[in-house]
Amino acid sequence: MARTPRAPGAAPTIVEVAEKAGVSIKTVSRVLNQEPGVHEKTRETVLQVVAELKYRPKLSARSLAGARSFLIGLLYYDPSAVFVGGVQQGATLRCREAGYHLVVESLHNDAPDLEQQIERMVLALRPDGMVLTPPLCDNPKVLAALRATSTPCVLIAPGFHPGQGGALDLVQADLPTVGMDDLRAAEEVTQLLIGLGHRRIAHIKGAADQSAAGQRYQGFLNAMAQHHLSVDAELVYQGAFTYASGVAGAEQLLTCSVRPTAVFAANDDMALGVLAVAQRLGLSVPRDLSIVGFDDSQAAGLVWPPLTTVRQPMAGMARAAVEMLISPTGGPAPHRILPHELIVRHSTTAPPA
Amino acid sequence: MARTPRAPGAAPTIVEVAEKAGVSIKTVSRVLNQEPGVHEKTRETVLQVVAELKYRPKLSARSLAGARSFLIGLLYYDPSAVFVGGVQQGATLRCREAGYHLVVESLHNDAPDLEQQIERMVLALRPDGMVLTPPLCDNPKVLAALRATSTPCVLIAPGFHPGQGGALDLVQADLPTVGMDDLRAAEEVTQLLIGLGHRRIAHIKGAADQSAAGQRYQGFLNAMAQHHLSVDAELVYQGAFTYASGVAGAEQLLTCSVRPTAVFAANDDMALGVLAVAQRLGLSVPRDLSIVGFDDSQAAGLVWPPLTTVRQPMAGMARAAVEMLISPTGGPAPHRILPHELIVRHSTTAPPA
DNA sequence: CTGAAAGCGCTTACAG
DNA sequence: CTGAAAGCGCTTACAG
Repeated sequence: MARTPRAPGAAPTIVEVAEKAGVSIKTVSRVLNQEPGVHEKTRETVLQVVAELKYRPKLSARSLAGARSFLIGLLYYDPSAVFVGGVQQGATLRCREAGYHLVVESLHNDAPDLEQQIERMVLALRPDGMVLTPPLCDNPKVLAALRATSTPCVLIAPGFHPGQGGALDLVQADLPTVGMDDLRAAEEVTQLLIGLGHRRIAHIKGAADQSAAGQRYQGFLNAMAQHHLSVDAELVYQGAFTYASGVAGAEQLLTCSVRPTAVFAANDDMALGVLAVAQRLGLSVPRDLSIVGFDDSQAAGLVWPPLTTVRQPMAGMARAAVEMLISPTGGPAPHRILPHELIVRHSTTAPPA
Repeated sequence: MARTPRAPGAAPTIVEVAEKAGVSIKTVSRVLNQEPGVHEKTRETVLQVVAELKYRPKLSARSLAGARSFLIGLLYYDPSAVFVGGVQQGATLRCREAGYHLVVESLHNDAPDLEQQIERMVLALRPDGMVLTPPLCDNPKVLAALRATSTPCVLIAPGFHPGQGGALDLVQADLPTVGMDDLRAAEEVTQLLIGLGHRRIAHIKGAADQSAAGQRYQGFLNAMAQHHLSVDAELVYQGAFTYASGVAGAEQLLTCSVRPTAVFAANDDMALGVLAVAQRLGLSVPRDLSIVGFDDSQAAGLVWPPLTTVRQPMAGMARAAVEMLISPTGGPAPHRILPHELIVRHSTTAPPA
């Protein structure tokens, strides 16, 4: 007499696979986990039964018995953030390939019980790793809470870079990161404008407390210096990465004594603000004013004229981050820089004669 | 002699809590699960030890032993879709409140192995429910695969409504849904234009295979009919919910014999296309042409002029969907309609005299 | 190359 | 109101 058959509708277990294949459950486990030391023929038999039964090991059982949960956590703050979509796309794809799953949590960067929220999530889920996006990856509270539970983390595009000094170094120091070369990209963007013939180029800086803003500004300065172009102080505006700050910046920059012929905003949201003000002032973009942004947000391609900008490799960064968590390399925390892409659209042209 | 203490860094278990509180693990379990029949004093003691130890039950153990996994799955297709952000926001918040967690999976609507991907996810995770967003919630393959595993589902803003007939009825029939009143909202939007004095109003329809498109068109027709306004056939364009189709529609509508004074596009992406064409043609929006969209996408507020549109209660819909999965009501599948919001911005005004 | 036993940390079904 | 036992479905650590 066979063992008690499972209830109709219930999924098969490893025991059922083992019985049908005529092996022990340990052997089934070996095959499924690709452990060495299984006879080829045995392996095939098991695999065939697995396919027949459509057997998939139950995550909760694997997780409880073993050392891995096959869960990766993704923490983010601003749901409208440009890159959450891309990051999630890359992360879920890599997870799926590796048999992992992505658990997302939307956190408020200023929540008073932020640490507790993270603690709960980690203790309940025991994820094998966490992917952090800005601004959470620059939040000392978040990093400290994660460190306390000794959960492996990877920071995506952190605003601060390790070794830069400051309080964050304490919690961020030895964490792996994935990012892009903001400085280089900003240089390229500026060179594009210079190449088109622009000399009087304005810059709207990003939030002062994020190093990406500083890097982009520095890239702008570098390119200008390389071409022996002066950067008039009245042509630099301190923005905040928001649409509103782009509007405010444009209102000041476009009404100053000698109007710039081009504006490089440190991100697309601010560039859209510039575009709005230019249109309100009756300026034709790009004929009277060239505008470039940074991020390649969805809106950047949906406005008229579509924005010249820089595409951050968001899906790629997320993929790399998940990879680091799934297959840690050992040794010092890696810091990967992924290539970016200049997206030249219609918001840039030669300056008016 | 006390029991073997746990390794340093290891999280406490229910056994440790039980010992410290001087009760059995079953009692701790009762307290944690808010089961009735625990002496108030006992409950307090347990709760205090739980707090002291920062104990959180491990999900994999609960899931393996019990009937629930405390996992809700969110399936979506287009990562750039307007509402994924809002939906995820609402879903993660409601999950957190209830001690659940959200696992997301980005699926390709046309993937050949779509069913297998879903099967794997479900068998591995055993989520207590799935939240489906368009267009996946209108994909018969997706619904059939989920039905085969008897996973509870809630459809968010399905393009097709149950009982409408067609092949989808077979798989969608008894599934709960959360949505908004597209017809009503479209009526309101059209009435807004009529109220401003517009008579010659064009409409760009959404993708023909999504009922939301049909509903919005019908709402447009209703409002026009109520005010005894004719709808010229050359003022209706069959779009596809894409920016490109908005551009194509505008190119036709804005160059026809007698130009409309207003365009109602069935979503924001298309409305942005209309705006782009209008600006290219040298039309001033809204002075020469009023434009309204639908969705309140992020870009809608970031262009100039910012778009008048309809805000779908996306976070609210997701919250309600999760709620339905966590606390099913029994009885027939509920169909909830959530209130929308008219967002009047600067892309609409009275028609030119 | 293969397997029997123990155990992960909870909940379920009983019993008192 | 409370608890002892069994068991969920896997992996780990051994043994052969």
